[in-house]
Amino acid sequence: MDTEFPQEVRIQAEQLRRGTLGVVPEHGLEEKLARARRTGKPLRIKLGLDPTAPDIHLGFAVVLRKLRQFQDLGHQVVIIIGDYTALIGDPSGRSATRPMLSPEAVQDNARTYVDQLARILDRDRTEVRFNSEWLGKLDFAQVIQLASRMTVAQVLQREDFADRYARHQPISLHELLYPLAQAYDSVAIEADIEMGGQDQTFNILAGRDLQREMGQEPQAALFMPLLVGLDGVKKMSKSLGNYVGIAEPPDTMFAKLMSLPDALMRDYFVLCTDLPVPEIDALLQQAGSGAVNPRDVKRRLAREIVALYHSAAIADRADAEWMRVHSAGELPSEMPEVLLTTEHAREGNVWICRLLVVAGMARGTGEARRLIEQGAVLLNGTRQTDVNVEFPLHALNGTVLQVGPKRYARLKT
RNA sequence: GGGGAGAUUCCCGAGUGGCCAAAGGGAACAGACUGUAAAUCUGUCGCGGAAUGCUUCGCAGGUUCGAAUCCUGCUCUCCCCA
Repeated sequence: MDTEFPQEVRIQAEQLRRGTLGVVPEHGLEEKLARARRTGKPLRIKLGLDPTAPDIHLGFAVVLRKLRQFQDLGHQVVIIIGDYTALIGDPSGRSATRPMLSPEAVQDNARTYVDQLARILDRDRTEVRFNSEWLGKLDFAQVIQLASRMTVAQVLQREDFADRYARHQPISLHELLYPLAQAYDSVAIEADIEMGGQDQTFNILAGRDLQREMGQEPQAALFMPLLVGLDGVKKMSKSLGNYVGIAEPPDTMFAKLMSLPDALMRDYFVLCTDLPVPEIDALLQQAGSGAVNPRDVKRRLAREIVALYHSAAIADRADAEWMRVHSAGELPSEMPEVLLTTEHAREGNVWICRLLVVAGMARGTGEARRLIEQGAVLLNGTRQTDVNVEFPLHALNGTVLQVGPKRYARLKT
């Protein structure tokens, strides 16, 4: 079967398959690559973006990195900013209706997106389109025409709709149009391959159907797994707070990655680094057998990732800093400064609970009080146990406030 | 259009006149342990310079010494029938 395709194509397809969940149809990748090679026409790889949350994190980078691979093979990436579909709000992966966005917010987010995309993609091989360009031109009759090509039963097959329906949660009628709109995007840009997370399965397959209906060669679908977030349970997302942003400072990235559950190391290695798979498996094997401290394998992982978005030298520095702080128990070399003024003092003294609130370590003095009672608060390394202590304002200058295992601040007066 | 069910603190979910700032679980936070992983144990988890204090149980009124719980109207959701 494989021998139908030239060796070069088979090798490329093999590389592109790394980390993917699968391709529809099975040999779609090979077919498209072979055709591009034959005709000399680069493939058009589609990725649709929902301009709601413009922060790119490692989970999203998984898909972008895959696109970059295509670009490095000479293909064209078409990013679709779903400014029009954002009026609907993609129901994918949601258990609740999404709020609609204002046009201004969509524009803002789109701009931010494009800037960040440049960190991973090759600008020369990236085309950015807004789907209002074609969706906005459809009139009601055309929408009806399109909608007639899909049945309610098909749409309700979608896991998130089915789930919400089963749980008696509301589904607005307009949400049902979302897959149709996204499918039409594929027709509009004549996509050869559409990339997406597994939560996009239905939408992407709908694109194939619609393309076929409209006389185009159906796109192949390439599915990427959703990267599990730092909590080890849910998909990485900004709103869940379990993410690592690709633009975050190296020390933050490193520390976040070190808190990753062991079980996720392989996924992160495969999806977020360029390390060859056999090498990854060798590392994990060593960690598993006890030959190497798993912590050090995780450090390797963190270094690889930080190096991708910063540099190898910066990654090494972040590693050293992390070891210094977490292994040797020393203070971080940099910590946020908190300025205390007479405003925070009473008769020249600062109440310790007030201090925590000013430093942003507690939401209110009630919470501060609890943290102290639980022994979480250290001032210059000394555990504070008295909820009522006050310190003279000037005496606090230069002291280090630590709350819990990872929050530090240097006080200034 | 008709009939029925429901809206509780971040989430799920108990609570049907006082013992309710509201059970239980999850998440989160903190402590112990550790490789700042996982697992486990413990504690906290509306606000609060803490008080027999204040503000919460979809929204607005009302009954009552007293309401998350009863009544009226409103908003929203789900189910069944058409």
